[in-house]
Amino acid sequence: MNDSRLHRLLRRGVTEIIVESELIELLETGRPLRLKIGFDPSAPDIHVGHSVPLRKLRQLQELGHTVVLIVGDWTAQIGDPSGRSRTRPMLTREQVMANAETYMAQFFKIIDPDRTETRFQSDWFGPFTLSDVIGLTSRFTVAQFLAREDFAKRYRANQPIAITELLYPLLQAYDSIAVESDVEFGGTDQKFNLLVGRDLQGMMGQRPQHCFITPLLPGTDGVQKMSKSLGNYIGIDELPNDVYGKTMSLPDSVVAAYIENATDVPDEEVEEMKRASADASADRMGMKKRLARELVAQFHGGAAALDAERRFERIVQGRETPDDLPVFDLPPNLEARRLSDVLVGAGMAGSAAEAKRLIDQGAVRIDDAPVAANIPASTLKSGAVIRAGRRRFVRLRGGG
RNA sequence: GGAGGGGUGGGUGAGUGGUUAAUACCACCAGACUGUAAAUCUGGCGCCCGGAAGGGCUACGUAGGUUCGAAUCCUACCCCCUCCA
Repeated sequence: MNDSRLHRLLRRGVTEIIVESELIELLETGRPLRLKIGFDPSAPDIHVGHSVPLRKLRQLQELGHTVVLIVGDWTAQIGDPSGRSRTRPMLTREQVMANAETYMAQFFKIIDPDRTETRFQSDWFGPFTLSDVIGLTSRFTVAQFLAREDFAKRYRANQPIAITELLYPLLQAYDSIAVESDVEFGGTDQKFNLLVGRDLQGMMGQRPQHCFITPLLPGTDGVQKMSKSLGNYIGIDELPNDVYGKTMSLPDSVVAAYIENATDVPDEEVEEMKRASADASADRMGMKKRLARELVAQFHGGAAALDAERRFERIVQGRETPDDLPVFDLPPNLEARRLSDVLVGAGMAGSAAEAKRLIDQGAVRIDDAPVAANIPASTLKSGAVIRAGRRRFVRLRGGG
């Protein structure tokens, strides 16, 4: 492997590698490595934030290494301690399988299934006994676990830490034993867990895994990390127009980080864009459009990316009416109804009060003409286009 | 086992008898602006009736009670947290 390729592989989209020098040596031996990554089957959607480590896995697969995907059907019951969530209800076998299927359909959009081994935690935790649990827990101390920033913070703030949460890193660590992991992948919030796996392997006579730690991307709010529960994510399974649009709604300040960590835009261009993003006169919108295209292309192909861009330029920038409008059939006895009723019926407003608010705020247009009042529905004509705000459209049909 | 603190709108979190559909912030929606769904500024942000003015209903863990009137007081219950053991 040449130096620039190695550099790209181990630096871009990477926060830290423990231990980097040893991992490089290992890579140079040419031995196929077992690359571990886990997922929690209670939250089966993959977003652009997850794609950062997955893209690294893909790059390593291309060098002949094997991905070991762990389905965390036991840890899912505990809940990820790095989140706010607590112990969760036990998932049934059927739920786990259904979620795993959903997850893998997305996972294999990035990862090569032919170089992937999928393992379920229940394979080894199913037969676990209490003495196995005690044996595992006896290897660590409370103080060691309280060193984890997340736990330490909550402990200081007098916030609860469930005992099962302390078990989470242990189970994850034991997974590394079970699959004989060489390298484990995770975001910066996973550092502690990855290290416990490394330690445990050493204690149990395995070669300690290396930890491949990737950055967490901010979500579409530009502040908090991308996550499904915060609703600030761009899912890799979303429709092209949504991926494009959500990307365009990113604050300009995070665009460079996305391009660096979640796309294959060449390094030189990335450096240039980083410089430009500090410059108010630079073409920031152009940068963001580039990012949006790159993301759509990754998940839906280049043609879809161009389509999404054209649509965005027409509908959002040009404020044109899209041609693929949903159709709404006007209900009978329009004489008794008003525009607000139609907005609710067409799903453009959640309640009559909201519909009236939209009208009052000047957000509603009929055939591009602003509507000043909650006019009677009998004045609405079949074929007319109602627009509410920037993104809600409907074409009327029937009635009269 | 003992002591104390707390449960408010999507989230955080004010509010201790009427002026509170409930401060503030976040999120969200809309408008303006920018040929970005960014940033910024402005407004909105429970539901129903009404063209509007306005009116009504529901809501502060649950169930009762006191009162002309309760998120605010009382009783019981449920749930959560901290500390001591």
